[in-house]
Amino acid sequence: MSSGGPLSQSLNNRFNQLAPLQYFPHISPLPSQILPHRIKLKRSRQRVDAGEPRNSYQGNRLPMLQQRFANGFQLLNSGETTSTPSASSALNAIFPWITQSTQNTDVNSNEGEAMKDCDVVHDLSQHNTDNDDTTIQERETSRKSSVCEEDEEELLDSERNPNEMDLNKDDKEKESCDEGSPTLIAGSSSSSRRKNALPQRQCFNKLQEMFETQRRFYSQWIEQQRKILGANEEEHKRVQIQQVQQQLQRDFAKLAQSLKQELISTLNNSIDKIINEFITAEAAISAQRISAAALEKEQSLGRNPFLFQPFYTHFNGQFANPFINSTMNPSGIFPSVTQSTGFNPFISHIKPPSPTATIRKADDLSPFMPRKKRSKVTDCTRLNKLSSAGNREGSHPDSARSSPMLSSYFPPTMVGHPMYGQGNFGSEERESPINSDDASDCGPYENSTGSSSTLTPMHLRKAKLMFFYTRYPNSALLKSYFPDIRFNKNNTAQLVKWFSNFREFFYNQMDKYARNYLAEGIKNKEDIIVTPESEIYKNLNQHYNRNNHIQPPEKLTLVIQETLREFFSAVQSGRDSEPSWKKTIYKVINRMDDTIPEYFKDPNFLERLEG
DNA sequence: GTTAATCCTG
DNA sequence: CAGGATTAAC
Repeated sequence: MSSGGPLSQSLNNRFNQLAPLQYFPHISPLPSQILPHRIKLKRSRQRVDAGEPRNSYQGNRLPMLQQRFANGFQLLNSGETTSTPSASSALNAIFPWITQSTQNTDVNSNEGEAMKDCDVVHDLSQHNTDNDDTTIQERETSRKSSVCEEDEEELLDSERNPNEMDLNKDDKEKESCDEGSPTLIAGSSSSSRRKNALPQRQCFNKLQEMFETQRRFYSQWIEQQRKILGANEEEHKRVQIQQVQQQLQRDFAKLAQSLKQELISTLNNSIDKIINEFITAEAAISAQRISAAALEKEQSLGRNPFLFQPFYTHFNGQFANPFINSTMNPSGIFPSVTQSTGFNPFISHIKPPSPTATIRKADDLSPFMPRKKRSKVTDCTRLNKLSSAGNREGSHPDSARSSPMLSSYFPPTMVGHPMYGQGNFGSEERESPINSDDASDCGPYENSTGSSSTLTPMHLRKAKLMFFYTRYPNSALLKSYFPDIRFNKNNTAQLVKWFSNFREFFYNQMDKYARNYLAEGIKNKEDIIVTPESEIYKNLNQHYNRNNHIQPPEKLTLVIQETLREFFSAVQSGRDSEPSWKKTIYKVINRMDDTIPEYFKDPNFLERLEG
């Protein structure tokens, strides 16, 4: 699927709620694995991933991101900013006589003449609002007198959007005042303008109310005039009206001009603001990356620029009460880091620096998204091919960065970042002779760049700890969290395999415990409550966090609990006899991935795991 | 045929 | 945990 067209379309689409629907019209909201044609009964063994798009956790990135940016634009549209054409059309809608009069002033004297009769009313109303106090009754009679003229208009209105009706009513009211004048031109032209006006009209409700009030006063006043003046005075009245109408044209032209300028300047300010924010964010990212790189370099020289607090000092061999946990300051290896990002998923995905993290969060919120093109986990080259030309970050080919509008705003710092294979995407598959797999795998010794391609037991421990946060990391995320590893096909596959094994163990435990709960007579899955004191929790902690290197994330209890409940209800309802019954569970758990704290990336984190 | 993820086995 | 087998999406 190509992301360019629909995505850019959605960016321009004010009604972006529709974007996901039109974007993936073929996707049903249900998980794909329940579709009959995907269930294969050939084998008796449990097929969990069969029929599932591989790397499905990677496939859900775009739509949410798309929504994210689309929402941003929705905010703009619903907010103070608006595009210039829309602004003028809105102005046309609300003040049809303004643009009309300004346009007609120099162009067509006949049409301008026609309009004069119509438009003068507003000027008159403006000049008489203070002394005019006509009763409502009189206004009603004014309306009744023009009912016959409205009939034709009424027919047209019935076909229009009902939201326009009140506006049309205003126009009719205005036209009704214009007894016997050639309203045909004004009526038809204003009608066409009103059709363009709908989207932006609400911005001007208040102004509209003001002018409606004025028009009402005017209609009252005109009725008075009619009563007072005889038919032979009409000529005199017309002259008077023309004079005032010229004043009106000037006034409203000014008003229109100032309103337009106001709208345009607001739009400009908003755009500047957004771009400035983006630039600021990117500058922060760049600074962060540079400092991280400096840190890494420093580290390779054997110096440690930071002082780190003891490891997981809050842990005393027992798990704390979850409620205490929730109020406790995050205790990690690098407290300063953890406080900002570690245990606060909101902060960590507010800031844009980690695209993988951000996109992952987006993914978490979008349960069943369409599958994208299969991407090779172990090979950045293929990803790079799939991504749009020039986007070398490569890990999210379908991300919003493919959008023509947004791509230019993403950081050039991403290009050639170490986490993406040190920037040599195209060459990784061929493996340069110096960095070939065979050469690198001969020994765990670092090359001149300070990175090795060998995954050590420390890396395994770290990966296990990462599993507490995310069960379904994609390869790009994994690579980003092992910056000291120079990845190739083999070690990437190994790392991915690790997580596959982690999941296997995890789900096996869940299956086992869920059946135990059922055997113990538990009836409702809601009765399954997991706390850090739970046996299953301790069991898993023993497996993945043997020496209690970190305090497990609070969310882990929820993940375990939810997985247990899913397995429980599946077994309870006998679904476990169905083929591929675990896949639905995997889908659920897939969505519960969390962001991994940034301090996992720090080289010192790995050192601390040795103890 | 290639690839990714799981299942199975040791 | 790793290797091989299996399956299904490309």
